Amino acid sequence: MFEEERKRSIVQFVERHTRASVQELSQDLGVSESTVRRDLKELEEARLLKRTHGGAVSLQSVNFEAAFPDKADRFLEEKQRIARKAVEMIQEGDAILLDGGTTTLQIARALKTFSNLKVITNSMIALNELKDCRNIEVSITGGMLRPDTLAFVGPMTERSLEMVRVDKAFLGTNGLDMHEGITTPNMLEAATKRKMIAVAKQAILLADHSKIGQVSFCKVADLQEIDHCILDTGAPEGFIRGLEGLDLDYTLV
Amino acid sequence: MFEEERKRSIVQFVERHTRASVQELSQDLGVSESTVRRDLKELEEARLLKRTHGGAVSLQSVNFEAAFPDKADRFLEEKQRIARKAVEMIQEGDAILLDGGTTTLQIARALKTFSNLKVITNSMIALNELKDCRNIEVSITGGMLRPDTLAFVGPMTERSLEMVRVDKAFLGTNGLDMHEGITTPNMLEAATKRKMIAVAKQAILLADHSKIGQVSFCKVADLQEIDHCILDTGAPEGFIRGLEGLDLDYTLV
DNA sequence: TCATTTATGCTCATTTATGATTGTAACAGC
DNA sequence: GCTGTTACAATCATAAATGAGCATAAATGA
Repeated sequence: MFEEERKRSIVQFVERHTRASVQELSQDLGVSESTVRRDLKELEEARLLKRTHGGAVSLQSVNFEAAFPDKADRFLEEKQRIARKAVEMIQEGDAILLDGGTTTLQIARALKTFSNLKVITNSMIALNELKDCRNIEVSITGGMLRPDTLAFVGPMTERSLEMVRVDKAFLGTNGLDMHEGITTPNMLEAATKRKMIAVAKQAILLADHSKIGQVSFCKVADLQEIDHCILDTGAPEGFIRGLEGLDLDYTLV
Repeated sequence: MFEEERKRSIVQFVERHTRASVQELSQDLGVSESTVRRDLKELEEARLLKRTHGGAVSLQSVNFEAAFPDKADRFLEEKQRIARKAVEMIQEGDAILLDGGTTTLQIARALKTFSNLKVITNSMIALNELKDCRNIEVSITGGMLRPDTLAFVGPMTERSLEMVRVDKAFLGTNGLDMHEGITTPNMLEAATKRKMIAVAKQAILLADHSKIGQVSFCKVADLQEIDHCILDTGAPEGFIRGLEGLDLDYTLV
């Protein structure tokens, strides 16, 4: 690739993503960081972008961030611990499925360190988080957008899921009960989660302790259908004993 | 081969491939690298291409999407006029399909006034624009994310599109030529566009005048397959006459 | 036919692009 | 505010690309 082409690519990348890090560009273009810095310097002089520490940003920053206020997120600490554990279970080269929700979002954030990964998600927020990672092949399920969760659901989602098989599916939930199993308030979302469990070799459920004992409108699946559970240490004793009674694999973090 | 012929070949080669290395040209034309360099120097002086270390690149390379950062702004006026016209064609209650690209993005921005609309798109940017409109039912096609255009393409996209039938599909393009038809630089994207044309009762092509006469790598469709064209008034006379010759419906704005 | 011009190829000194290294500056977490 | 980490600019080394000069061969014209 010629210098000229490379510079165009950089500008293009910055325009499309509104930002780019030196590392990212270096890896992406297969040149050293020195070269990227030199290019950025010249491109800034040509007023084609604006440099910042660590990279560059577009001049006409059309920042489209999926506003998801972290502060409003209750039990963030627990969710991050759960997500970290979940990431440990992922191996280089895996194909994984990410459900919507704030817990799985924490996983998406932690995936950037992988260099070879296929990720499929129905969450617009997870997607937004992953869209800049060139080393991750990001796919999305089709479907109707649920504006309140910013996840895609519906028949198109299910049909899309039928096309794939993944190594691990990471699922969130609204309710988790020993007798009623996994439940969510929305019919379509429940169907989507069911399909996710079906297409994954391993279905991994993530839930902070606030979900335990809750029962919501729509049943997704029984606990037995799940291959592994990641819970935080706030989970009630009785529930843990119940899991052991079901012989269900679980991790506490 | 005469010098003149050779120079023309070089320009042609560069135009076609958007780039060429000195080595490549030397071997291809059976002349020494010195000669190629001499030619390139003169061709650059004649402003027929741009030299770079190791070779040369095309001045207005179609295959480099958004080669210049201000491309998004470049024909913004025209694009907005085109989009306004497109929106006029939409009726309350319609199901519409929005392709990726900056022109269709302008449509998305203008859709917020409708109160009953189904929109399907494969563009993450259009999606982002529409996600807050509660009165519009927004769906997305599944598929792999193309990081540089932020559009979804691939088999999952096509499969998703097979599930729907829409009243109108609004398509952008990179190249629009009387003989070569509609062309784009990416194979997968071309396939997606083709499918879009197939599932729409009415396929409407949007193109500002900079696209006319351009031919890109992958053919999407012939002009005859389109039901309506919206162009800006900068479109060349000859092209317009050509459209009339094909009996193709068009609007100039 | 022979002298002259022109195009081309070859050689080599020079320039350019690039990556690595290193000391310094900026940032982030505590 | 302190400290460790990360990013930075400056510098150097190297390999590739370049252009100038010269040699050769073909084309041109007297």
